[in-house]
Amino acid sequence: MKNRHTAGGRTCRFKESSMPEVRVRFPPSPTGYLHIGGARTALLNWLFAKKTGGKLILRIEDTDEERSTSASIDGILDGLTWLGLDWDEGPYFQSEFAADHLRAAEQLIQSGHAYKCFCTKEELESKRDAAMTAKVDVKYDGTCRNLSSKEIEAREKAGIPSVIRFKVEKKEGVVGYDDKVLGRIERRYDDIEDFVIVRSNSKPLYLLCNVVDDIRDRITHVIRGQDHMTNTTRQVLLYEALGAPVPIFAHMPLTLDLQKRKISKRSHGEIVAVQFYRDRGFIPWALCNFLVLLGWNPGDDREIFSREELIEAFSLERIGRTNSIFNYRKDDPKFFTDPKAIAINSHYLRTMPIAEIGHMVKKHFQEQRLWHDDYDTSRREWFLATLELIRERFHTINDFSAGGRAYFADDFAIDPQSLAKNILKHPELIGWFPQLAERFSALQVFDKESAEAATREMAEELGIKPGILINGMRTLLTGQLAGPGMFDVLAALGREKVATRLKGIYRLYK
RNA sequence: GGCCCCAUCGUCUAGUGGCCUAGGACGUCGGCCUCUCACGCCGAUAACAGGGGUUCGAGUCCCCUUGGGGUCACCA
Repeated sequence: MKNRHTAGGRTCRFKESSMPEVRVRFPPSPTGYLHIGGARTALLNWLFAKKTGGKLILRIEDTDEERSTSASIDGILDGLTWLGLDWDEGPYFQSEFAADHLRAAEQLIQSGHAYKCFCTKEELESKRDAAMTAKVDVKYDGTCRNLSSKEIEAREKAGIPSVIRFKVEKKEGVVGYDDKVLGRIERRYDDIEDFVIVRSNSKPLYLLCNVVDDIRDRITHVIRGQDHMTNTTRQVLLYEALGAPVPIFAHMPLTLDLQKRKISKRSHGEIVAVQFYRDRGFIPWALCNFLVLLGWNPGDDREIFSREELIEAFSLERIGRTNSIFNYRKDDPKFFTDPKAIAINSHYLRTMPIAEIGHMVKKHFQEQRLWHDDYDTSRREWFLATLELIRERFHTINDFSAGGRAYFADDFAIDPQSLAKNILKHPELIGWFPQLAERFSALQVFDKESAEAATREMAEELGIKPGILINGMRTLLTGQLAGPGMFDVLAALGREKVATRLKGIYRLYK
């Protein structure tokens, strides 16, 4: 670990005490959905803002018009909102500040930090291809770097289009910055080519826009992925040429797939979109909790954090340096996403206050047309008690309408394995269950204890193991092979429903 | 190929020279519990990429090799 904790260097020009308010930003480009990598970036920025009492600015980098539709912007906003990551300013739209970007480019030309370049795209591409195949460094050769004003004028008169390039000083030495997670990062001036900052159609490029916007938004800390590292050295040059203070950078490690490829919707599908997790019944905070653990840890053994705990524990210095792997196997029959993500979600599912679970289930049930308004009023107690009863073996909110369907509706499916094992193997049940229903009906009160007593009594009279009756009921009444203690289930279902279903046993043999 | 970054169990990770015969979590496999399954609890499995240094002592510092990743656009 080198220089990791050194505060020196040009990136730190403020004393702690006079440190201005922390301002961080999340600048997604509109892609129609929030990528989990983006969500993780947003989360760390959000945490840092909360931790320091600073501000999080949301800025949509929409300078690529093609993909900047309002729907694709909403996709990003929806994802952030669902995760509970709120922002203090914005969303700002980069496209609205084109004048700022161009003014900055003009300023750079005036100050001799940039120049017009008339090389054509085709020329450059062929040079680049040649360099690539020759396996030598691919850099702009500086053809237009020292054009005289006369030469420039002549070309402009001739109508030759030009781009604006940043003029990297030809000198020995390095540009560098002190990265909060990586330590001192340096790159030789000589290794940096004169990069384009404005296109020939006068549209400014990301490298410039990003810096100009960050200066205007008074961003103090840039927390982003390591894939931006080569941008950073060039951007430091831009800050300096523009006479602006350089923010503090923190480059977080990337998240890759099992083959160590970048995860993308193109190659991995919906699994990379935050929306997928919402649709699959994830608890928003559980996803955040999982995501933050990819490349960060508190330094002790804790892994589950409330919001407040995470904010308290968070620090840039504890962000790791190694890329992590999103442990997901396509078509895994057991885990539809990273097993740890599911484990964390399950943990929240069984430990959160039941009323909060109830709230999420309500939303889900409304979508599934399983909701009844009296679950909020007269049957609220029953509703929550039932959720409490069944949540322990569930992994997502969606499980309440799938495996838990029998508690809330009659159109539940019977698990074939369960059917074979607990029902078809014991054809006598076709006679026994209606009889058991009668016994239940005759009970003074129908509750866990009385139902158990009646069941065991009958089993004893028949000379069979109680399990035959119990497991048969589990299949018939819940459709499941496994579940909560059966007498709790009976109580939750209620006498009528139990009796009706027991009498309908014959249907399973057809 | 140039430049930059990285390297501990299958996965997420702890580890800042002696507390490491390397800890935790997820997963996996056993066991207890039990009407089933789960939870819970108990136990097991499994890692310092390789080679040189430095040091009394190295997972921890240095160098090399290997491996992986990022990036090299008039995308963001």
